[in-house]
Amino acid sequence: MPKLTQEAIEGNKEHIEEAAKKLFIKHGFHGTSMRLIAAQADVSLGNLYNYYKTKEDILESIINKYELIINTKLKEIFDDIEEPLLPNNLINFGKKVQILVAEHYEFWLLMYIDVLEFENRHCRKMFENLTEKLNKRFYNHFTELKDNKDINNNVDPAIGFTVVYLQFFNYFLIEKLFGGNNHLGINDDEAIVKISEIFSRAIFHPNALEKFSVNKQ
Amino acid sequence: MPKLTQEAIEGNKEHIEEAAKKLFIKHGFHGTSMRLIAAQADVSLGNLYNYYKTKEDILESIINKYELIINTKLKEIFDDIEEPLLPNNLINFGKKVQILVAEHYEFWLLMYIDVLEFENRHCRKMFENLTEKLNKRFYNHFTELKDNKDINNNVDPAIGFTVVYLQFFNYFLIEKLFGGNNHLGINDDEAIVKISEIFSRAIFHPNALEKFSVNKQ
DNA sequence: TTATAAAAAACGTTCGTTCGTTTTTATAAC
DNA sequence: GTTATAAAAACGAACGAACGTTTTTTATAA
Repeated sequence: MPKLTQEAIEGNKEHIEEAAKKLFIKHGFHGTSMRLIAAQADVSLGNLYNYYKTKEDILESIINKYELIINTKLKEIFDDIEEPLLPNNLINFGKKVQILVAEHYEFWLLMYIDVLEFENRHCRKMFENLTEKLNKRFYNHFTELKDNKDINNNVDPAIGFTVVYLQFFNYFLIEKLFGGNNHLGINDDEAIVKISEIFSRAIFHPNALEKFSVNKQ
Repeated sequence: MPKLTQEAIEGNKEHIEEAAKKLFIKHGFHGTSMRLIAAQADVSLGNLYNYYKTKEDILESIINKYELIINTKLKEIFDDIEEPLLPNNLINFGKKVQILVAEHYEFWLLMYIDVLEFENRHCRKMFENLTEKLNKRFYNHFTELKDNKDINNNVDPAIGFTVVYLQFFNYFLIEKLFGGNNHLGINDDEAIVKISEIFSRAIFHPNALEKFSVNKQ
């Protein structure tokens, strides 16, 4: 048989990893056997080792690729919103986090595997210097708000945005993976609005809030 | 050999579960073998089955006991603070969450195991109707604030407190388990203050904030 | 002596991985 | 246009080790 093209190899790996991912997030790393992966991917047990040296290699490849996807999605979200702190944009941002978590909650399950089995070795860079990174991305937005004295005393917009960013993720992860079941006592859409309102009040000076008020929408 | 007293049995189980917990949070459920647990607890493999029917029974017992501990600790924290939303009390509350996570981060690792392997069956009740529960506990405090018109328009104090409560936990879990490494760009003590300030601004009317201002401390 | 705890041995499975074999197919030879 | 070749891919039996659990044996103390 002639050598497979690089694309064919990638395609086959994609197929295997799709199957393995399903099993890993259902049974954990050690709870998933190579035989199960092979069966789920409709591939022979031995052939798996033509593509991966070890079982851990499969998990690593899955996590690395998924991290790329998530980072791309996050970049897309951030590219779409130039001034995320504005109240209406905050709501839109929340909705996008909602969609991201709904479509890719599996990534966070993989992250919990990573936390449990590898001390979050693969995913920890997502949290390092988070505020600094967000500050760089929205530097113009944040400094403009500060220069205009729109921001409350003692509140750093970069920290404020990091906090609301993490809050949205945390909210939807609790709902999706931890059995929250409308844990705030309101539905998701209302929760997005409520959380946005809370942080708008937190970040903006009352006068600025007037300026950005909802009827501007 | 005479029958063990109930206390002796409980003591032995405590000893075994202490060992098993260490291993579960390090290698996950399926990554931990009964032989390893026996060795770690300095007990024979067969003897484990005099105390537990299955391996899963050990995990269940650990989680159930730990959940009791955490709920007790949370109750203690809430018993200590009658008016948690007041800015200074919010900081104190943050410090207590900091200590709780530092001393019992293992519980959240067990929760991630529960999420991955059992759909959070054991721990999900911690998140159900969270706002409602907090609202009941601090009903007097919240209604007093509302009656005094200390609260910002559209902000529900129960939801606000739930959000800051989750925010503190999320912050310290990211730091402890996810490799955050001062992810807000400031140290833990500063983070507590910053998060408290953010939520004080969010929840309280500016006039009320004056009333509760820091020089009251 | 006797009931029971603890230890040890054994059971049948399943694990991750290896490896010899078979199947496949682009290409060279006719 | 058919066939032979050869390299690569896919397969699946087999390996030794380890798994969770059961059964048997030994030690202990009233």
